[in-house]
Amino acid sequence: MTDGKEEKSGETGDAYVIASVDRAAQLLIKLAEMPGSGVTELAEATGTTKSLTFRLLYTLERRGFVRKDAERRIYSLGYRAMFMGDQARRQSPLIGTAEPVLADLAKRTQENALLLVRQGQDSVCIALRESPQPLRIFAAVGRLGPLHAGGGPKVLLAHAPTDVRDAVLGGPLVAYTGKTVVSAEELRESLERIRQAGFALSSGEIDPNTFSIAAPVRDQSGEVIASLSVNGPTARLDDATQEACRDAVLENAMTLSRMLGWFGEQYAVSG
Amino acid sequence: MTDGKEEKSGETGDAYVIASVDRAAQLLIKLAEMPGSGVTELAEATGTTKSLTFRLLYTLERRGFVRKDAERRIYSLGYRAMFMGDQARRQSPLIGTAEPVLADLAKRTQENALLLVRQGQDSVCIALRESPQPLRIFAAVGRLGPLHAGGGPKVLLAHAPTDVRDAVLGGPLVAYTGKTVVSAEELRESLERIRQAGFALSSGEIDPNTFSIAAPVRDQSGEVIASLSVNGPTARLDDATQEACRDAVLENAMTLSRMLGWFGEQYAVSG
DNA sequence: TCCGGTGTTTCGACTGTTGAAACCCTGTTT
DNA sequence: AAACAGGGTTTCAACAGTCGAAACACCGGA
Repeated sequence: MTDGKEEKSGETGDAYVIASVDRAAQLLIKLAEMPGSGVTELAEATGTTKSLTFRLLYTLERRGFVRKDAERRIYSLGYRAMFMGDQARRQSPLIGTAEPVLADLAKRTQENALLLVRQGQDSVCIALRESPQPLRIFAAVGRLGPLHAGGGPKVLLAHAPTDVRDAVLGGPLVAYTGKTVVSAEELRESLERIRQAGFALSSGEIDPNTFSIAAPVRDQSGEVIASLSVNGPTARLDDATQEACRDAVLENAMTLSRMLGWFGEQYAVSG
Repeated sequence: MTDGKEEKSGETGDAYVIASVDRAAQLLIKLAEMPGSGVTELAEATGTTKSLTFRLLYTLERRGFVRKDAERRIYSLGYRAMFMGDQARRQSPLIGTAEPVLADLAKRTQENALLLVRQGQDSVCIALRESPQPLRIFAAVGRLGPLHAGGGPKVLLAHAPTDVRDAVLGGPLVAYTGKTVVSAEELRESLERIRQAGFALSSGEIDPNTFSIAAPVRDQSGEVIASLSVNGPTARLDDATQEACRDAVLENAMTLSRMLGWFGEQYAVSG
């Protein structure tokens, strides 16, 4: 998970954040990216001192979150991290049920199928089935992205709580390409259209040669908890494909929502 | 580090531990145990205050380690915990390769097959295949246990670095049953025999009606990194079974060590 | 409307945390 | 052999950050 943003290093920003804990979290994230590092290396990577890194690692090791190699010079994630991951997966009904849906979607469309959720003001890919074709968009589970550009992200933003939407629309809208919508007003209208239509089609907003078609996934309460999408190279996006992808995404998103206990109408408008 | 299990609430014990980080780690562990809890409940469970728990959760949520329910009253593990788990698993060659070995061992012996590693002064089960029989010992991945009692744990202790062995032998040896070895001298001799024999048989040391047969697993450097064991009810432990289990454990432990790149002799004595 | 319970916020005292620098150890170079 | 280089570990005292207590806000039920 090469990151997309998260660093924001020391920036506490919001109150209530306990700096030491935040640093420990960052260290854990860095360690996941670069296993087999030593104290010095990790200290440099996180921009802190050796002593602090050493003490953080020491603390985390005692709880089993990190593991010291026998040679005692190298760290990697520990077994506790592993169990936590298992527990987290078991605690989330979403991922388990989504797996077959993603598989079907990827098979039908021959493109990458992704499941995205919102995490604060970012989107994050929590499950993924890659296209069987050799030319495909690189995607990775755990990768963070924006909320204001791309089909999947925009579906999430369209159905996010108003305070989140306002925060994103109020903040700076990064232009990844010439086609990225950077006007708050224009974006707001786009989100409204997405809510009306029940799906989003975005082309070249994040990468000039990439498209994405996405639809919302709802839980039993009707809340939009994820977006299901396909993405691929625009070169393959002729009219027939577009239609086929749209139908496949809509149907699979509906199937997934049904599995999660939602019994509402297909194009219900919310948020 | 007198503690035996993870809880030990606030007890920092050793220097170098950063208390806030340690508390965050404990909170995460508790949250994994009882997902869907609120601030107050978690505060009580971890023996801290509401304010602290709230701030810890707030910090961890910002990094995606925990997730707040939409209703904003309930917490569970977040997606970051999930990816960390995946990464941790990928970073450990042990678990992946052990899976088929455990399956074969469970099938051959018809008993629980376990893979244990040492974590500080505890043993922890990192993978497991349950017995197909209805009467079987309860076991769970992630569960911590002692090092001085039981077959798997004693194999780990027998091959642990001397400082660990001395610390455990020097500390209090909890008597789980009348058969638990609580004399340091006796235990030291037992460990020596285990190293000589290349396997451990323990009966009724942790639970009066449970036996366990275990053998060491080595990596390419020849270091003992885990113990492979079967456990079951003593009622099923007749002479024939014992022999069959011992052979199965030894052979499978050898197979696993080979898979991990070890090319030494079977009964090599180390540590 | 009041009540019991939860989650959130404020506040100042004080303690735990921090960076710097010294120290130690192991492997490599001279 | 001795000096060196590069990591990991330990110490220390200052002070920033954390903590508990208590007040506040919010919600649903009686």
